[in-house]
Amino acid sequence: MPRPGRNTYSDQKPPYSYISLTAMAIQSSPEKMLPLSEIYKFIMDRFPYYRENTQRWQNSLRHNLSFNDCFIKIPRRPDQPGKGSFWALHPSCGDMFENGSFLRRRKRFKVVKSDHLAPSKPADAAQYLQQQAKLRLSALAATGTHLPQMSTYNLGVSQPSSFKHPFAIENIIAREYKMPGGLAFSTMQPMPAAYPLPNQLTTVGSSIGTGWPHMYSSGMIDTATPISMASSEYGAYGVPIKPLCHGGQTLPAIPVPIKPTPAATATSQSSPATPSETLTSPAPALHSVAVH
DNA sequence: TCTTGTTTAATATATT
DNA sequence: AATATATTAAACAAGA
Repeated sequence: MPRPGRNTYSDQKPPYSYISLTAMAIQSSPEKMLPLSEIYKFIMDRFPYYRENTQRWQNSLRHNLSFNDCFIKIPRRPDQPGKGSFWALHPSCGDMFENGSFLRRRKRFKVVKSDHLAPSKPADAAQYLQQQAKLRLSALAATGTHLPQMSTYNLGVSQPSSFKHPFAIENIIAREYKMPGGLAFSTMQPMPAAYPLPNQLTTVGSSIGTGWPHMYSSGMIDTATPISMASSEYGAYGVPIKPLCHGGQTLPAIPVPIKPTPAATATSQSSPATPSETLTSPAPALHSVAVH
């Protein structure tokens, strides 16, 4: 109670590690990649706690970006002026928080670095993402300023309908309300279909009315995503998120359950019946592994 | 010079 | 308690 005045609830430290915060930021962007400054912005916009001590946590964040293999750096294109590179999630990092805790991953994601011969470096992934982004951008440009049929384009090109990267912000949010436990993605499996193809139309702005004490909702969000627009009312699986979040300002009493379910100890279910299948994309076999 | 990245080392905290 | 992961600090390089 050092500060009894305003900012009562929301300036508590969010129960998320820098890794998860960063992943959220990245996932929330249309292109699934962000420059450092935008990651900062995302976090500060939504979590008042991080509007202070910026020196400290931003250093930590940077450390995390370069230290953890789950983040990959994507060089800027000449047509994308600005500072620094983009940061994205490694395509095969899978669901790093399937244990239900966003404070700690069950395992560290590491890319095996055998500078052998065909090291299929993250550069592949980077290139791929970059390419996707470009595609998307030009497609956007082509449609004029308010992308009407974008969804069609999306469906055609990318996802088999409703696949969402485990890190999609809606998924994170969704789990807050109900731990599905299903969604059996093993980091070990090469999940070629897991390429985080940008599917922004259903992703952007979904973090609006989340009833999190530490998370800022406020009417306007996505100052960072110029491309956001209509149809942003729908979260994962095409379900409208509004109802899920009780209109908006209603906050749950609890500060957020972060305890991993004891039962959810992934008994290595081999149910590949996940919604990721028929994606025949040029998945450059990326050798990665969850290091113990 | 400030921002962006890398890296090493020491602590701190969660999980088992 | 031991171990794995996360946080923090700090030195340093490269670029804009």
